[in-house]
Amino acid sequence: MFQELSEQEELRREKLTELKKLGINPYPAEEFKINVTAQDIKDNYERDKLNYKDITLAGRVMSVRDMGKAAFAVIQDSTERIQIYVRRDDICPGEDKTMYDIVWKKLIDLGDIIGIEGYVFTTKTGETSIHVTTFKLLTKSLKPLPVVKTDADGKAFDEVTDPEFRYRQRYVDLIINPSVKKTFEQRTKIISSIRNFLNDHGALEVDTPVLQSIPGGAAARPFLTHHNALDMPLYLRIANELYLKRLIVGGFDWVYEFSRNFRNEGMDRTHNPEFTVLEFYAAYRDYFWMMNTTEKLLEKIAMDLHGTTELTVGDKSISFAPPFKRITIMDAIKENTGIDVSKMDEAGLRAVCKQLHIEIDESMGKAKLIDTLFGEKCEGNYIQPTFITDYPVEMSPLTKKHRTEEGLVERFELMINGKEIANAYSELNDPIDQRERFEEQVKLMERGDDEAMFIDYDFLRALEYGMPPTAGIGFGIDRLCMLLTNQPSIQDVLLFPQMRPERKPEEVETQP
RNA sequence: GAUUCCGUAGCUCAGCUGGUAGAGCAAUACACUUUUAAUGUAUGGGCCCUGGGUUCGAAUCCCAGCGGGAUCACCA
Repeated sequence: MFQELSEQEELRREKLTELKKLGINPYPAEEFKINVTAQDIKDNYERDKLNYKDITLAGRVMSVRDMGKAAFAVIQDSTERIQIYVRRDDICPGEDKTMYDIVWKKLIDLGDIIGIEGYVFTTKTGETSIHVTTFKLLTKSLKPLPVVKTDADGKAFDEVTDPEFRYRQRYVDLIINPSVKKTFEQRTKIISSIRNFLNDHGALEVDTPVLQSIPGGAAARPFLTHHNALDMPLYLRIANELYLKRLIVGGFDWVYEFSRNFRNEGMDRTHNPEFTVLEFYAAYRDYFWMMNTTEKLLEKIAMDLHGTTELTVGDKSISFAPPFKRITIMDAIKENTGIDVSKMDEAGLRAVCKQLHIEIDESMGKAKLIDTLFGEKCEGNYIQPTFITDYPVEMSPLTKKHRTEEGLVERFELMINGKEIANAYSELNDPIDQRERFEEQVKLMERGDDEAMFIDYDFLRALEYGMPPTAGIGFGIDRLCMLLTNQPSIQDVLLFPQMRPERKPEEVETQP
């Protein structure tokens, strides 16, 4: 393989050779036992100085300040950055100064990973540091790391902000931008918090198929693939809803899954082709119970993550303290436009949309018009967590009809910061009604609605055996993470967001 | 998919109405045994995203690609 090397890359390869000549393996195999982390030292040293006499620690060299016969460097382990102090006469007590003069000063570069032994002390400028007695190269780095310097106030210089660089080489982004790492640690914390909540309440985590022959449970364009042995098309799932409901039929009372879903649609600040949704379904519950449960869950996540329910997102303050506002979609439209559309037919709704300068087209039915009206004029106004309830039946083909309101269903969407975070309903468990709803979807499809759903006959068969009354919900985990970690783009809460390849596929080397 | 902005050294960026490339950091060499955006002196480093075109001459102007961001459309 031909690789064009920069001057600095050539040089590091030469250093590799020099190290080997000195009998130093730049990629040693043996375990390097650490007994402390940088975070631990920073948190506890001042209070408990005695415990930091014989420490071993490993990390990446992030900066070096060479002072001749001594040097300060900063190394970064998985937890933090800490300053180390390397003095020639301590590293090399005898006559042979090779380890300091050659190995440390000439052959160790920024980005190399080293293991150190030493003791903790405080410098005369007051910085907690490690006085190194011996060090060992653990991994030689062959590519120069972008250098970001930070001053005493935490102000960063030459910070790497280029999104393309950061997303394509996330490993570098994680090394040089500590806040990025923190965001992903928070993401994991959010997911554990949810998992703990559900497990503590007796829910069962399950796995259902990602490869499906009928992409059901949502209205979206799927990815298509092919199974060779079966010689049949398969779709990557757009949702797992219908499988989780089959499990409720099977006798589980509360199941959940963090479902990686795939939709073959546009990408932008809030959409990635693969994304994560938490869905859960609880038997013998309804959507009111689900609203109460959602409030408790979000309160817990906020507390676990930030220790408070009062969050700042962008320039807004958002409170996750229950109860959240609850309002029907019709009242929400009335609240935001002053127009009562609850009794209107399709023609009336069309007139209202025109009056409010909302773009509509002929394929839109009554429900779609209401949805559009809400999306255009209301959605963005609900900054504080708000349950929007009782949607028109036509746009909710898997939802139980409202217990009292004709033409509506028992559904809610949770809006936070003007965006939909969760979608939930009392699940439709009447198999005859469900069959009719699917058939309605087919008619919509024929009318030109390309988002209409496929019919899943096996799912209908399951419902015919009897599914208890059930409440279900889907949370957009990526968007929830954006909200709770205050990130404006979905790419900043996905470790490896989808990107076009850097090179054309035919230029990428393939395995023989 | 549409519109728009961007692509120059390892990184962050200058580079004028066209005259063949610059800074800071990083690197290399030397000095310096408690510095902290360490400092001082010297040195090297470029397919200026790619391909066409205009021109005596293109990083610069024009066209077409490729990649990215933002806005819009679709969607969660």
